[in-house]
Amino acid sequence: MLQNHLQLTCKLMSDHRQPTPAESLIAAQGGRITRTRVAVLDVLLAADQSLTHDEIAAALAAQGIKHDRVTLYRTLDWLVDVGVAHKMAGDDRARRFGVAASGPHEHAHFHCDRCGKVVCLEGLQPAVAVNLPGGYQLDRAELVLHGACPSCGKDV
Amino acid sequence: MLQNHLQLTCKLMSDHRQPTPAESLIAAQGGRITRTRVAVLDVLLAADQSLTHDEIAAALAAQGIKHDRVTLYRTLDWLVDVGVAHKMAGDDRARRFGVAASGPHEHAHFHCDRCGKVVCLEGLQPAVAVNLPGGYQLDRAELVLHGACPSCGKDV
DNA sequence: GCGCAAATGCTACTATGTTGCAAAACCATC
DNA sequence: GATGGTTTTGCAACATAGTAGCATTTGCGC
Repeated sequence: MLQNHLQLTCKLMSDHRQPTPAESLIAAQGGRITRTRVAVLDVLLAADQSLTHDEIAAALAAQGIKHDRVTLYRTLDWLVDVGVAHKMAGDDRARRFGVAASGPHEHAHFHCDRCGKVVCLEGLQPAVAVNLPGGYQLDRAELVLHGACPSCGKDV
Repeated sequence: MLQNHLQLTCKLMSDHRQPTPAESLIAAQGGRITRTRVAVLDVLLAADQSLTHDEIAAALAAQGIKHDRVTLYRTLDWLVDVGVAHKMAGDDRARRFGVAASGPHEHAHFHCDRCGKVVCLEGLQPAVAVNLPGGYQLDRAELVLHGACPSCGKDV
């Protein structure tokens, strides 16, 4: 993986350009630098909220990047697998994706019930050292806050 | 709604039988007492975990109750609308339904990552009086704990 | 029982996600 | 730069979850 990184750096230097954050992230996971992966990661990194598969596809299309629906699904799954992105189920049946925070992705999400947006609240760690009934083994906790986001709340 | 309840009681007395909890619950919401609603509610009341649409359909079929897939969807939606049941999105794309706890349904769920079961943890209220960024209006909090349930955890 | 509104059942449709396989792209090596 | 093996992509077909419209049935107030 370090080797990959070095080789990427090498290749890029011969191209006379710097690796983008997205490219570095992908190389660090031992994955190949492909058009789709870089573009998807760029979109996710630029977004301040979780995006559905559909929204990402629209963003790619807007950039003129040709891609297949299936490829996007597989790219997103790969990003989740290697831990770069995280996947979460919303109230609608569409899954949403976002770049994972550093460390174990135990952070809270805020779901706006009016516009449907989902944003990550990084500095918000739920204190779940609660009284879990006997026998249950806790791996991780997921906290979803529902309400109105700033842009929706001000219109009320 | 009180009138509804009285009329139901009246009707049932003439039938020489008591209203079941499910029938009372439905009547209390001003809804008609139908085969499907009573059966669905019975299933939900008897279950100690959230059920998918599919599982409920199987339970109804096991009781020999004929029903349409669409009817079940609409029945479940109605139960959620009137506040008797609650709906939650799992990691798979299937929604799960359960009877709502008394009071505002602010209770935690436990999701077993091995068998996929979802159980309600009634006495578990997350302390979410946390530092929400400015502008956000909090309506309700949803806490989902992930890990292994007693029956899965003991096999490890 | 009678009539009306609510609920059901049917068909068809949309949206989301998956599988298998051949073609193309990536990149390590020469 | 060309080459070759492996990964990734694109395509087509399929699978699952949920929705819409409308005619028929059913609960229930009278």
